[in-house]
Amino acid sequence: MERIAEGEYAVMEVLWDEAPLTAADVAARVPEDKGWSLATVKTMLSRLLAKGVLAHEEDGRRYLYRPAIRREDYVAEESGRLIDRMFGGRVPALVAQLAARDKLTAADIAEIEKLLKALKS
Amino acid sequence: MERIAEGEYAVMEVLWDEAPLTAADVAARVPEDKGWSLATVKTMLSRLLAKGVLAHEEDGRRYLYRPAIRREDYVAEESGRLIDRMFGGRVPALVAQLAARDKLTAADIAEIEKLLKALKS
DNA sequence: GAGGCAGAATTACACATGTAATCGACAGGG
DNA sequence: CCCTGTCGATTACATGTGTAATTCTGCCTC
Repeated sequence: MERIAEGEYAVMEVLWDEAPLTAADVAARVPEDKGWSLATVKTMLSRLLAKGVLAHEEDGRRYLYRPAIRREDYVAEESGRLIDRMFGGRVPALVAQLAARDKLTAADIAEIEKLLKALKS
Repeated sequence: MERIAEGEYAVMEVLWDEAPLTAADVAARVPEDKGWSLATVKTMLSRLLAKGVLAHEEDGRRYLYRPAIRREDYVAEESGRLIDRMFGGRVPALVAQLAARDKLTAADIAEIEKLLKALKS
């Protein structure tokens, strides 16, 4: 699967949330703080199409865009990549790191424990 | 903290593992499968110096390179960034994703549970 | 002391990415 | 029917990255 750049990812997020959408609709839904012009969003859409991670159907003179890959798949690949690179593929090393940095709230811990318990049954 | 590109990261890994080293030493220790020439490694070292994530001291006519940032700090930042982007900052969402993808072995689960239990005391 | 080798510094170049502007086609309003 | 706004497509341009080659400079060897 092609890599998706960070900026492009924001566009994918929009379409994973709601699809199909026109370019203008996507632009309207991209987070404000990006401050992108419509032209910029269109460029991203083209590049994502070229990468094969978006598909489009014609709707008269416009395109309707929709994701061609599943969010879960992409997220799985990216997080796997990070875990491989930074933690030697060892998930517990990641968790230990998060713990050491106080990134885990009591609620997080409880939730994760519940998840793991469910896994074992 | 400056971003470190993926290729550059491999160089940092070498120096986090052992420092200080000369450029040639670093090149010799970079994973084979990168297939980088000495020149390439030197370019990366320069860029990492410019980014301020490496430091160097002179050793006669050569440089000895050493990390200027801690591995834990960088890894924490990068994993935090990924968790924010892909999981809305929610660690349990990441764990759930890993679980759903069968990325957790029984040993992993046991280890993580032990970690979490220790956290609560 | 001249030539070559070893280091760093400088330069190179293609592709990716962020961020658009511009172009060409066409549809709808007046 | 022509103008204008709207589309996608094409082009632009700076910066980052991968991947070096080339240059400059001094030390070592013969």
